[in-house]
Amino acid sequence: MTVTQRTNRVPQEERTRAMRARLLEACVEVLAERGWAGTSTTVVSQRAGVSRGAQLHHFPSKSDLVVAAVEHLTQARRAELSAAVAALGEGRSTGAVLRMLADLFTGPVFTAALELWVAARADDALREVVAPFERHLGRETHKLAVELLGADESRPGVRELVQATLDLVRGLGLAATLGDDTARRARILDQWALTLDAALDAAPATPAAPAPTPDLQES
Amino acid sequence: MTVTQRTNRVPQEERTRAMRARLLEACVEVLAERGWAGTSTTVVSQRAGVSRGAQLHHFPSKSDLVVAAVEHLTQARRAELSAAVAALGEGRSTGAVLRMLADLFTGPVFTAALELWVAARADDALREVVAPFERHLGRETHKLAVELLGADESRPGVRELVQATLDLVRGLGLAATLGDDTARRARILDQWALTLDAALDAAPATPAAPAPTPDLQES
DNA sequence: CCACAAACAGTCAAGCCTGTCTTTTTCTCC
DNA sequence: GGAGAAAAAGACAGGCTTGACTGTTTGTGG
Repeated sequence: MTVTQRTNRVPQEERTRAMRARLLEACVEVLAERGWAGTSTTVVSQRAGVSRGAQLHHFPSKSDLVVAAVEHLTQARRAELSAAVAALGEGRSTGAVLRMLADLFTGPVFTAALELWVAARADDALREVVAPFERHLGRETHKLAVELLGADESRPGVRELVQATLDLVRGLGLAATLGDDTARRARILDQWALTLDAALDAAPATPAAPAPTPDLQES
Repeated sequence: MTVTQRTNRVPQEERTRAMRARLLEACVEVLAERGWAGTSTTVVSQRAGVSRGAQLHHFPSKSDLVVAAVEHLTQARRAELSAAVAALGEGRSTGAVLRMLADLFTGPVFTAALELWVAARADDALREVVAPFERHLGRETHKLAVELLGADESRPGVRELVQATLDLVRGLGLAATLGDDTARRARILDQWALTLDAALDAAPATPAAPAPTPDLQES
């Protein structure tokens, strides 16, 4: 640890980390602003204020950059989620939790993730990278939602209702990308909160007759 | 009607229509298979079996092609919806309706629409075209869902529940693009069918206390 | 049958994107 | 301080995409 030099007080390992972070940050921003098709390496390097040469030094190919950006973005989403939970405090009404989730799924960070998500569908290599991260984060989010909503997953159907809630906010987030949905979304969430509350702590959602129609291919 | 010529039995107006249709069809297919970023005019013309010259004759710019494809795709979605409703027949259990909707929002036609949807977010011109069509189709789908579910929209909250259902299947459709969700989706839908039934025809979803938390910015 | 226009075919240039390469600067260790 | 490596900068080539442009075929009306 006895560092001899006094001219450079910043070890360049630190600077390297910072430059990589700037590039990843810029990549996410560009993704959110211009979409996947508009995210060229040139634009990202310009946005990051990094020369193209330096960029290609740290990320030899675009794939390397994107893969790292996926990881970075996942971390960002995790952090955002934690922050939002902390901001919730203790007044965790169902409505407040739902609004929090919906806010998360309407912000620029989700938007960037959405772009990657959709792009990954047609790109095998990208999908291999995105899918695992999304699975992990999805599980974490689910766990957190269960906790925040005070749901008892041992009851039949409760787990599915929480999943449905998360898929709903995903759908709402998607709908919000075209045009401003805020008012409509708020109404839907309010109603969903009522229904969810009733379904969660009232009856165990009619344990009898799990599948009324027998025409189902999947097991 | 007294057509004098006997050599050409197909008026080229018909052929023009057919060629345009082939191009639009190909555009939608490519959109679903390769995504927005992979949809180049060259690929579309090849896919349609149409020379690039002919393509540029019918659609002078890529924008012209895409705009027409949006319209075409909307029509296709409408047709698919009608067909699915017809296939449902009279046995319209809530579960069956939900499965039908989810199938629609998991198929290639929806996928193509999803690509356009997401691409439109970062492209002002495209958004201006996509948004109105989506609004119209959205309203039609909502109306149809209300009818199929036998929902009484005069009751408070019912409208929002139907909207939530559609947003939910949108979210499920999005989730299905990465990896195969079929089993999970089926479970979620089954549970939601139960909950929705209970919420729709049981109580009017607690008409008192519409918003338990007063900390709401939006009106 | 001819003239004219629409439909069709394909080439070409300009621009962008990616990734390789060379050169220059900066850091680090001896 | 100097040698060597890592980092940074930027030029360059190859490929792809778009749309303009020219030439060719086909259909239609006189």
